[in-house]
Amino acid sequence: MKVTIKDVAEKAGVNPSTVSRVINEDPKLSIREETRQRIMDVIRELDYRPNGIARSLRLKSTRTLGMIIPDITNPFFPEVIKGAEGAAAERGFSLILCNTDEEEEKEKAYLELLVEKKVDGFLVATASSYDRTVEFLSEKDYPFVLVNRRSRDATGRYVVVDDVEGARMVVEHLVELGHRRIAHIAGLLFAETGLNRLEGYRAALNNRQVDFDPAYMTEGGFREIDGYRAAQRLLDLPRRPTAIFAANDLVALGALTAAAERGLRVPEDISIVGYNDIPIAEKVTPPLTTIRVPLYDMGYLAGEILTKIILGEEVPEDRVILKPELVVRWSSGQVPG
Amino acid sequence: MKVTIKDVAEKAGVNPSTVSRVINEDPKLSIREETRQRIMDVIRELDYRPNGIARSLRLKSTRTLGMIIPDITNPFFPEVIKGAEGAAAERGFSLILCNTDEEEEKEKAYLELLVEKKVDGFLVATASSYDRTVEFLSEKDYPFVLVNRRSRDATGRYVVVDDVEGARMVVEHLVELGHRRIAHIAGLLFAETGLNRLEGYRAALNNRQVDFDPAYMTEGGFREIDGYRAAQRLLDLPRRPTAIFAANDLVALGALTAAAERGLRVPEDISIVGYNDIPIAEKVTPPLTTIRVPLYDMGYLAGEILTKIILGEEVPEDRVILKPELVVRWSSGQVPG
DNA sequence: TTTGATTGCACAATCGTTTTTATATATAAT
DNA sequence: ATTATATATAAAAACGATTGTGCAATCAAA
Repeated sequence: MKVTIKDVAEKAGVNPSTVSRVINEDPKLSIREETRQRIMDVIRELDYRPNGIARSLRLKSTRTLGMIIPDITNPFFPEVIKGAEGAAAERGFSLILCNTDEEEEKEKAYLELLVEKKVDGFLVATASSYDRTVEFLSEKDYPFVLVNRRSRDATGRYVVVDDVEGARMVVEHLVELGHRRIAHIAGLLFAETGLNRLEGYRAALNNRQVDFDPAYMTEGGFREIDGYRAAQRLLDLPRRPTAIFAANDLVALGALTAAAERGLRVPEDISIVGYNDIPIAEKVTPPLTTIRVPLYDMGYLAGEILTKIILGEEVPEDRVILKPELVVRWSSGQVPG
Repeated sequence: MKVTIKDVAEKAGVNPSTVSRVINEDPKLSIREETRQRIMDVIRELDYRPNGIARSLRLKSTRTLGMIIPDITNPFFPEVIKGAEGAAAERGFSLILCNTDEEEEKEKAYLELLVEKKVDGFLVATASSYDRTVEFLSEKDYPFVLVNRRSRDATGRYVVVDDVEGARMVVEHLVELGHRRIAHIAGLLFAETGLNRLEGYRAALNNRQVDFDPAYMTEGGFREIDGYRAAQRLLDLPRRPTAIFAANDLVALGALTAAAERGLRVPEDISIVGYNDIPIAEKVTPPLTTIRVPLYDMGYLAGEILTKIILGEEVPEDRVILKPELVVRWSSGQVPG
């Protein structure tokens, strides 16, 4: 017994088109105040709500954004999502969220789904899948913006944080504390973020005239276990590093565990720093020195840019590089001895 | 230049209806294999994808579920969401997620939105809003299932965990360790979970012949700051409790901070236990003794029930009460002295 | 009183599907 | 050869909105 615009029209004794114009406040509609009231009353009386599907079909616009993220349980993303949602909501858009679990296949499937569902634009926060997604979207000319990553050729729109700058900051902080033997547990080096942090690490060493020692550089991954394993190797080196810069906080946590297993105190015996400032970073013992990235802002800006594009508004900046911030806590200290 | 079913039909030299039937594998369609192939070829050639909106309009079904949650940054929810998404995906449904930030107004707005978007059913994981949501949904006869809560009158479908049992378990665990002065930082008492945990707490005391002391019972909330404030009051009591049962892990974290500020060691000076076993619980120092609830399962079951209802399948159990599990870590210890 | 403009609303086409009903051809049965 | 039955496809009517255009009625100006 769904009530349609026709029912309203009938009961109000007008034509459906008139009801539609009243609802949408068509500026070029001239209508008697009395009729308008009558229509509004009937709408309330019947508790009429327009059918968004029919509306979308006619308007060729769903006022919906599709957002693709790798893993909703990674504490990095919820804040980003909130930001995107906030920006979307401000312009009357809603968000449909797709979790790929880092599986390329799922990503592809979701992409198809979103296309079928006719979302007006895409927010892409996954980085793993060899740019197939980006390729697909540009090819079809669907509006999209990349979140926390760029495309391989750096075309298109994106909102990222300046990872080389962040890495540089935290590593220079270590140098200032007197460290010279600073190791780096790199993330995946085919991910842009991994590469950039490595670059920032090398830049910092270079800036401060500290020699780069390949033995102190180890490729890991972005998970806790990756940090644990890599730290084990590092800590068993004959000339042990006095500080470790981990690719992210999770990796730093793994390193913390490895250090604890060897009876090393942090930061007295060794400093360990992370990246991202996920909520857990300040909870752990010792609280992690890390780099805070503006997660909410990143999501918000991406959402803002995308909705503006869709609405045909001017977008002055569609390639945004956000500045990270150094957060000094307890896990970084003077060089021992 | 979107390609429609009409374009395909034209190019294949058939009627759109035939194309439609081929796509949907209409069983009562008899078609020459040759024609069918021709159509399929054209579909591939034009890279035709059906318009889901038009399809939904016609079919009166969007194959979409709306899920309302209070706070996506609360680590409790992502896992639940994943479960729901998994169940939905298995039956070809997708999920649109709505974050209310615990604001009743936002919840109402999202509800309207989801109705306009014609989702086929609702997953409701918010508890705060005086049942207006549930009322609305039942009144309009929209299919829905409650997640981690029940309606006031316990009608309708739901998937919850046995919170009184969980609370009982963890409190009895404390009693077994010798504690008698066990405080409880309750959650919001107009939320069912808050109420139930309080009930479990009292049941445990009662079972073990420990007197209930109103001074040890304090209403807080579900956030970390609530736990911090409540713990401050509790710890400044003349006869300090030897153990605190917090409404959830976040609250326990706040309590941990308050204890640390007073120089109290956990668990040597005071035991603190949480609820939910969110990922951070095992990372914090000391790792929290807590109650593990099957988050993924909760979401999955809710999603399964809802989609089955929608598809008209039999649902043997639409009121599920899941069993929690005690996880003993380091934050609970022998009573001091 | 006629003309012209403006107001107030209705008509009908359209969006891209699905689905019921109808029609035309081929095959089989009589 | 004729009728009955299957087979293969087409035509047309929804689904529930929006919107350009058109037609009266009202009002102002001449």
